[in-house]
Amino acid sequence: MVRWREKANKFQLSIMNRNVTSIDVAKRAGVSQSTVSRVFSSGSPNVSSEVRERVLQASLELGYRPNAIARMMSTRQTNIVGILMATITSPFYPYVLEKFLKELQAIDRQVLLFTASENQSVDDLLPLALQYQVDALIITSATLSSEAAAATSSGGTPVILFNRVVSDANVCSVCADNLAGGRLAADVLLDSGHEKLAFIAGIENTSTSQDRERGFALRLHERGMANWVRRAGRYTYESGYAAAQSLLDETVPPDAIFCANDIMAIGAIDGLRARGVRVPDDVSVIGFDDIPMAAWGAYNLTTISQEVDQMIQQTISLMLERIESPHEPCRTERVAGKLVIRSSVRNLTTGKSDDIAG
Amino acid sequence: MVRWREKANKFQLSIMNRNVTSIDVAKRAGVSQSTVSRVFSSGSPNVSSEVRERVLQASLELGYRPNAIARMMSTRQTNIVGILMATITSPFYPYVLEKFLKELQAIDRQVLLFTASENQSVDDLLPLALQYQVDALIITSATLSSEAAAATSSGGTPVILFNRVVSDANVCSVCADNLAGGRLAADVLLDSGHEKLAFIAGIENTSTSQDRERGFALRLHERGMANWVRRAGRYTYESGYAAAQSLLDETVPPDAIFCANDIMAIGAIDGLRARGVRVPDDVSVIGFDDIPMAAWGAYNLTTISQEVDQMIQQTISLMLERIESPHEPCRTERVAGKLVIRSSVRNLTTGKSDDIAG
DNA sequence: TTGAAAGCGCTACCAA
DNA sequence: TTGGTAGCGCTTTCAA
Repeated sequence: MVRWREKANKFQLSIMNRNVTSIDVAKRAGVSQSTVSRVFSSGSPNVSSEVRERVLQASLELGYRPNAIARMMSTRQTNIVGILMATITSPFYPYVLEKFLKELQAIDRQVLLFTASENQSVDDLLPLALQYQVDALIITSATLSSEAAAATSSGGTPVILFNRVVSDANVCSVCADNLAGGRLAADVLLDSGHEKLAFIAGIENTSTSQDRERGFALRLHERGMANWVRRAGRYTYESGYAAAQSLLDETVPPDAIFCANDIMAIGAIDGLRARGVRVPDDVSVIGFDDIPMAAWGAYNLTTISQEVDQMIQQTISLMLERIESPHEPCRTERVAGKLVIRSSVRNLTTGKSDDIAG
Repeated sequence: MVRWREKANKFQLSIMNRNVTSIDVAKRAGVSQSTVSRVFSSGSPNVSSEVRERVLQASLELGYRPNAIARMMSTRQTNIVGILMATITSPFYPYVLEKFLKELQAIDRQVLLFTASENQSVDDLLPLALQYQVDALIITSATLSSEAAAATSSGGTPVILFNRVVSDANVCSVCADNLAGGRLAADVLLDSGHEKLAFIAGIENTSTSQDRERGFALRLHERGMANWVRRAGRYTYESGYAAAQSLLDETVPPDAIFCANDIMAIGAIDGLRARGVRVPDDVSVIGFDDIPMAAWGAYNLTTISQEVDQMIQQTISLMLERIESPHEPCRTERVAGKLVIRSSVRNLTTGKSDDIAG
């Protein structure tokens, strides 16, 4: 008796004990295991309130929580979404990740997160992620070969690319309208009277950088501006810094630089200033993304936003759609960005330019 | 025959099909299901190479991969680590997360990531994470009540706090030596001849900010400096910006500010500059963390680093230890930071100061 | 409204 | 070296 009391007390302490199963609860509550399961199943099915109470009480005493793994096993549904992200540290992505997590948690999906190391391609990570029977896979800041994408999709797990596109009918994607964004940058720079333009690219084989450049180039061509220059960057501060300085060595240095993302634009500004070049008085700089740092007082970067919240919403809808009906034809959704005017492009400033966050 | 070939080809295409089980493979290879399991089990146990070949071939043809959920079910081991992170977007944490992922993936652990929304305390997230039978839980940038921590630990799942401490013998933690860091900041500022010091705190109930302030205050006291001022921030750029400006309204404004993290220090610098105050000529600023942005040309922030890589290594060792022997007594490990000298503190600059932005 | 029993896809033990 | 078989902890029929 005393022994039993001690035991009970001990159990009270442990809010959750991973070794307690529904059978233990059933015994203690004097009901069948099926009944315990019913009490904890989502639809709250037919269980008399008297029995439910007893089961809940027993669960509390024992520190019982249903084993999610076992539940997955019998429902053949994990409610887990895999997210595959290569560079979390690139300032645009932490926000994306946080937002995805919140939205997914809100619809009772958990997130299994994978990241690709340098020596490991995303293609290799795919089979791994798939072994966990994820309901869907969201791939972000990583390039997937179209073969791998197709193979995966045909295996029955929906794959959605975020901010990347791949030319395969079996892979959905949501991304910013990078082509339009590139055109917009060209117009902004030309309209404000710049005459020698430059572009600093991101990693060359990313669709994002390619499309931004293509839109930019196309629009410049349309408006009769042929001689612009380019440099290759790697989406990093340092590469933007170096590329901007190298641009200064042109026979006729540019008077405006369009960077494939904000972080390179910020690097570019610092690179230019380190050489005594004023921004925007001597050289204008425009970025892409509108990360928080773009609003920092030292930069006040004029840029083209990515409407992240909207993009994420659409990604999740698309995902849910494809979980429902995996064999519908795929589509790519493009979300238009907006021009965010701060003060790194001259002759463009709207009113007072202390657009400082805070 | 032709039919068969077609089928085989089709199967070759599907790199992975989630509906194929080991029984299907067994049938096709003409072996028992146990044998298939053996071929895919980690220890590569006794299977003749002839049979192994046949099984592998069949698996390839069918697009088979072992179901990780089922494996967890029978081994009663998930190899999943839960990471609980409140603010991924705070610039220090993306790097932490990426590093954790890489290290954990390297030892064949997957990561289930949870984030706490504003309306959701970490304590509420705990039972959820635990349902997934994670091998361990790493809690970062979030404050856990000691009751919840204790309850969880006693439930059998090791909990390790990263960069937070809680006064409970059942919870391990790894964090920077914030006390020593605070002292160091005091010494640096005093040694370089500053006379009116200020501190901008982070979120008040975080051990991180408390310890940094305590170390700072203690050291100032030891060196006979009593009249320093403080402001409360929220670890954000905006709060640093505002706090610094408010500090300017003191009857005797400070000539040096110690900020509880880098992002507030950067905000502070911009806030000061926006008021025409020069850094470091008029006011010196020192931060804590050494995030990448601290090295950006516009700020060149002198700061105290957190040795993240080392902290993560230790967290993982500690975790592995506790997975092995969950009932060993807990400990808190503190990792000393280093002074990183750039040019936001005067009379301290080593080498050339290319602090340009104004 | 409740209970019994058959799986979910794997691992691991025991026999052969 | 292989195959048979008993679980892992749950959900979900089907009967009572």
